[in-house]
Amino acid sequence: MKRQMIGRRFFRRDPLTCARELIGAELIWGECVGIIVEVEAYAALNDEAAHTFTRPTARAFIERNKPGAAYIYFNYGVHWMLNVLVKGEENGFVLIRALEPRRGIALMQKRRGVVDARKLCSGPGKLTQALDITDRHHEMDLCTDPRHCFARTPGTIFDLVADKRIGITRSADHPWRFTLRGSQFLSVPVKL
DNA sequence: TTCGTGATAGAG
DNA sequence: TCTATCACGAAG
Repeated sequence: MKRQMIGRRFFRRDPLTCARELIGAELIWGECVGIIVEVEAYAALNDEAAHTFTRPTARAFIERNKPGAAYIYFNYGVHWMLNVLVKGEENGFVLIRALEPRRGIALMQKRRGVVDARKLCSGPGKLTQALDITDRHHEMDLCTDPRHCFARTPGTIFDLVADKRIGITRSADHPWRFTLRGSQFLSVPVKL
């Protein structure tokens, strides 16, 4: 079976399901391609760590956009964060946290100023720098443009690990971080 | 372990 | 206007 672009229907479900199924999928961004090895799910309701809990603009974003839209924001005065809107059975976001670089590696190395492949996209701030993702991509539809989308081979099953989300203080106990088991490209190693 | 950096939102 | 806070990363 051939690799296919992930369509809008995929994102019309709930954040946990989408997060799990994005592990092992490809993120295609211009010249660059990486395998998604780490994500986190955020729920629009009852999740104190999600932007929707404190930020009216995040709630307005959900109203205004279709499932599969890019939600990008600037954090700590330094880093861009890439999220995908999930809107359907339950609303929320999936934060893309780490990639295993596959194509366009020379370009990623140049943008990052780093050669080691394990350090190119091993963190949410790193991968946006490696792929040159900024606020100009905010609200972009990631379900129509084959140069900015997700892709996977239907029917493929990956071995996942679920554990706690990283770097948050509220609602910190949910096991809503998902990683590809054994991956060497994670932002933070899975706690044993 | 520390520190930088800037957008956001709520309080004053 | 001022301030707290933040889904991070690099250096030391």
